[in-house]
Amino acid sequence: MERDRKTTRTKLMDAVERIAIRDGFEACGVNAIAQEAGVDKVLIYRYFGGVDGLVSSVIAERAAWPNTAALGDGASAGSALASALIDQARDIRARPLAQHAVAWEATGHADREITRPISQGREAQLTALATALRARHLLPARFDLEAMGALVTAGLTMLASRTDHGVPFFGLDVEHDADWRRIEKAAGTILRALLDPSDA
Amino acid sequence: MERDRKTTRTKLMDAVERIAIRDGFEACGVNAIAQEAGVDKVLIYRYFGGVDGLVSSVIAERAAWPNTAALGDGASAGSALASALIDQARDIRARPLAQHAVAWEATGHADREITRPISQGREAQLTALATALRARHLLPARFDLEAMGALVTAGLTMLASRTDHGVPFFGLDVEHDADWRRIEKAAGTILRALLDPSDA
DNA sequence: TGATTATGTCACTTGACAGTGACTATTGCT
DNA sequence: AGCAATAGTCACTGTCAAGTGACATAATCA
Repeated sequence: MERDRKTTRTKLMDAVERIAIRDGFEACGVNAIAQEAGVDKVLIYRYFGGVDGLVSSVIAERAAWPNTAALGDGASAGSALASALIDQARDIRARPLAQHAVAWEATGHADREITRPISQGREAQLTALATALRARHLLPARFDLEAMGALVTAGLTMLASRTDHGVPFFGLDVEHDADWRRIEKAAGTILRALLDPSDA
Repeated sequence: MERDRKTTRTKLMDAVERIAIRDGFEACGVNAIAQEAGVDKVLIYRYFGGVDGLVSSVIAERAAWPNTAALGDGASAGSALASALIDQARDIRARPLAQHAVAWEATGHADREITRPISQGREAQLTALATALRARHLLPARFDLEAMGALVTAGLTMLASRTDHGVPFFGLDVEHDADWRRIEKAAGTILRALLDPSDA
């Protein structure tokens, strides 16, 4: 048995990840984590100051909001924004840990401090997107980018975080790629229809 | 102190409601509920068979998915669907308990049996809406009603359940009526733009 | 080699928790 | 009044939880 702080830290973070994916972040207690990691719980206190610190690290390092570059340039405003938002959602959908983190943040029962990488990352990413979009494209008058972006992003992320959920939403089971593609397509249609000059 | 089964049942359900609103449904344990209700915990077992039964009753009777009649007739397909979906979301937004229930269902960590009134109500309502819409209106070809409806509904409900959440979403704080109205408007714009013949 | 520090183990306290059995008091009916 | 069913109280068990102090073992460096 190797004695290495780094290895132990990783074991603990891996354990949190597994538990969070399996049972949710609410289920991450000291004892459960220690057992899952095969490590003494006192090390959680020593290396992370407690469960909060550990979970915090896991979220910050492994479940932060996707940072998918920026706007795809060249295309129209609608398709640029669409592809950016879809990329984010696709990234969340692909990472179970991120799904759980997003859902957890959404409940509002998580410690704000701990889920900050989620909410703050989301805000940073979206406002950056908005700025870039406004810099490169002339948006239609009376188009409420924030409201529209919030609605589409909320829809996409809520649905993305329902992967492996087992309960359908309007008959769609986002677990299936085919159904998810329909959602992506709907988002694209919406943004292009409202953002791109229809009389082009 | 009055001895009445009905009164006690109500006290218990009220207690669950208060705890769920304050700390979430995950925080509803026998002891917490009994203390909050000012009632002995054994009565939870007697009258509801346990916490699950109690919480189940609360969700079924007080937090089910909104059953807001049906399509407003007369108007166009887009505005009919929009007003129906917005009514649902508005109803959720107005009832803190429903917000928490919806968010809880979305995490996927709740017992499926218990949150069934949410998911099943949602499915029933949405499919009824779809049927009614298709019966009364001719939808545009290649318009994916399910995907579009799922996306908009998911967005609306996720945002609606963020009331009293304290963390903004794309800069919008849905707690403020003004911001919420922008969301509603965005949903309406989307559905009308894609569902109503633009060349009318 | 010996001393120091880092790493990991163990045992324990304290409290919260779910659940149950035995009891008392009240109500309602005859 | 007397009896049975209902409503509510109390005390208790065993389990799991967080957190801590004392100890043992390995690595590092003088």
